[in-house]
Amino acid sequence: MSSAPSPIGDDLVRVLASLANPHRLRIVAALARERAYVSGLARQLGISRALLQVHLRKLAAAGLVTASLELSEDGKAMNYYEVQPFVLTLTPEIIAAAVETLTVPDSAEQPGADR
Amino acid sequence: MSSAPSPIGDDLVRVLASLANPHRLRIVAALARERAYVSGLARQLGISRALLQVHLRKLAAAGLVTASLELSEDGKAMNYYEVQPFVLTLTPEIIAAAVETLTVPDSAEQPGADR
DNA sequence: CATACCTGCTAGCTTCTCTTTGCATGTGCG
DNA sequence: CGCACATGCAAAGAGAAGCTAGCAGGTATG
Repeated sequence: MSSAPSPIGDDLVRVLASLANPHRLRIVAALARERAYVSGLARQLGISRALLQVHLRKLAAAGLVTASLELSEDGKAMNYYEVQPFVLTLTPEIIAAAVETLTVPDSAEQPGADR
Repeated sequence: MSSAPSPIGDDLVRVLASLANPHRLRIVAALARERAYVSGLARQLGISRALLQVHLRKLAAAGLVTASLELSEDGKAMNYYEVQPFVLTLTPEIIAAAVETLTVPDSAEQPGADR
C-alpha cells in the first residue's frame, strides 16, 4: 500500500480527527519506535487498557495503525499493533482540493453532486 | 514567519483539532482562493454567521488564519480573513518527535488558559 | 485450583464540541 | 427613522467524545 496518496475529503477529516488527541499522538509515537501489544502498551503509556482500546480502534479506523493477532511462546494471545507508515502533507491548496470531495452530511451522498 | 516549521506537541494538537472538521476545512479552502469578510464568507459557505465566527476563531487560535479589520468604501467595518500559508508534513517519526514536547494534562499548570 | 497474564466488550458518567437563537452595536441609504 | 448590511458575544441545548469500572473469556504457572 502506498503512503497516503491524498486522502479524499472525509478520509482526511477522519485522519485528522484521529490524530488530534494527545493520547493517540503518544500511541502513534510509541508504535513508531516498535510494535506493541495492547496490555504492554497500556502499561508503557500509563493508561488503562479499556481507554487504549478505544483510541487504538479510532486510529485503526483511520488506517493509521493495524493489528495482528499472534500467539506468544507460552500460548497467550497477543494482539500486536503497528503504525502504518504514512506521509501526510497539508497546505491550504491541498486542503482546497480535498474539500472538493467532501460529502454533504445530509441524506443523499452522491460523489460530486453539487456545485 | 510562522510557516509552521514543526509545531511542538500542544500546538500540533491544536492545529490538527482545528483542521479536523468539515466546516473548517471548507473555510480554509475558501480562504485559500481569496480572502473574505465574515458575512460574505458565511453566505458563500451557506452557514450562519455565528457558526462561522466560532470556527474562524478556532482556526485563528491555531494560527492558520488571520483577521484584519478594514473599512469599506461606504464606511462599513469589514473583517477580512485570510489563510496563513503553511506546510504541515506528518509522519510517524515527526509525530514521535512532537510527542516529546507534549505537556501533561495534570492539574493546574497552564496560566489562565482554562475554559 | 488460585493467580497471573492475555484478550475483548458495555453501561454510565463526565466533559468537550458543535450549533442555534437572541441580543447589542455601528454605518449608509431611501 | 427604519431598513439593510456590517460587526461581535453569550446562553443553552443536543450530540459526540473521553474515561472509568466492571464483567466475561482464554491459557499458562505455582
